[in-house]
Amino acid sequence: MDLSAQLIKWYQANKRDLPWRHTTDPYVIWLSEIILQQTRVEQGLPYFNRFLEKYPTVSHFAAATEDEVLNLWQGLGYYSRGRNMLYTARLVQELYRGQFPSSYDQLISLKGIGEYTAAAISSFSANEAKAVVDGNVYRVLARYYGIDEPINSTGGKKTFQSLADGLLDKNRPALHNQAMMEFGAMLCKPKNPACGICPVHLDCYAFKNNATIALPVKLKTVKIRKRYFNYLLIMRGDEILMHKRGAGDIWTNMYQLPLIETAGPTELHNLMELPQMQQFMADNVSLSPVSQVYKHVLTHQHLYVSFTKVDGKTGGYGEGYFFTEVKNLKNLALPQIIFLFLTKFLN
DNA sequence: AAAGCGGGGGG
DNA sequence: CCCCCAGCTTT
Repeated sequence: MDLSAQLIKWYQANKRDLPWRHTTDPYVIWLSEIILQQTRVEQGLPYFNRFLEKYPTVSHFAAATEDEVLNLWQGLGYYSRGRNMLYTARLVQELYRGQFPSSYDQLISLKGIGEYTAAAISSFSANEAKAVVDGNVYRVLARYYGIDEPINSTGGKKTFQSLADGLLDKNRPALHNQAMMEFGAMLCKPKNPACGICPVHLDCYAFKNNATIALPVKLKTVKIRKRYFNYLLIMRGDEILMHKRGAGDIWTNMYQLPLIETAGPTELHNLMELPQMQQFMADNVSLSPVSQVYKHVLTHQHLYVSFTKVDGKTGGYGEGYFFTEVKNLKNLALPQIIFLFLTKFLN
């Protein structure tokens, strides 16, 4: 039995029962695949259920607003996925009259769908013979065949895709792809892989050479930038001043409190002296810290975030600023750090 | 080819 | 603390 057949056999006996495995509707598969990009199944599952309930078809999705989609996406991260989904849903509604495509060539041209996702949707929904290569597949193949070429190098990606293509069971591509990924996720895990119960460990390079820890190889680069976010809490009765972020930075088009970003940590008395404060402060000012400094960790940035209560002006805050009732906050897409603070502070 | 983009979980 | 997660887009 070749590797594919062995893993399929393992999969059929050990697979998890996941909702998107009960459908061949390319729209539903698409929904699940985008949500699961760089996201664990357990984390994405509740979002999948909520999105499917609210948008049962791509036509429903296409009719949504960006605020609505981002609000539903809140907390999941990589928010461009949500914005791209709306763009794609509207395109599919127009171009394909609401019939979500299932062929690799059509899928790969859509925004938010790359090689992995096009292969996944086309194989799962139409049994097209395209091999998926995700983080799980990289790991399984690197270990089994002992490949130390970096998985995130250009050459490495080609090497692993070619290998996966050759391995694909063309008679049952959907089953093959599911098996490869499930095996990587459940058994051939990044840390502490379960080699003891692995059906293919006797043929596995990494097992035989005690190299599971060293494989796969990944070039690491990530440089982390420190940023200092001083958020202002400005209330007017039961209303709160909010600001809609623009493009070109994190959290595109999401809602936050008025923000003054500084080059370093800023004490209260220094914050008061900043020229940007004139945009927000009343004449008789009073500032009071209402939180400690939170460290909010993103992949490429560490945010040091503080919240300060300010007696605001009566108006004239500028473009993008608006007062909204506190009870309306649940309808705004908030970055997690803002959501957590407001939830804590307002209750 | 490299950088940018969230948030959470596990060791 | 580190790494990884059903990756993609932009530069």
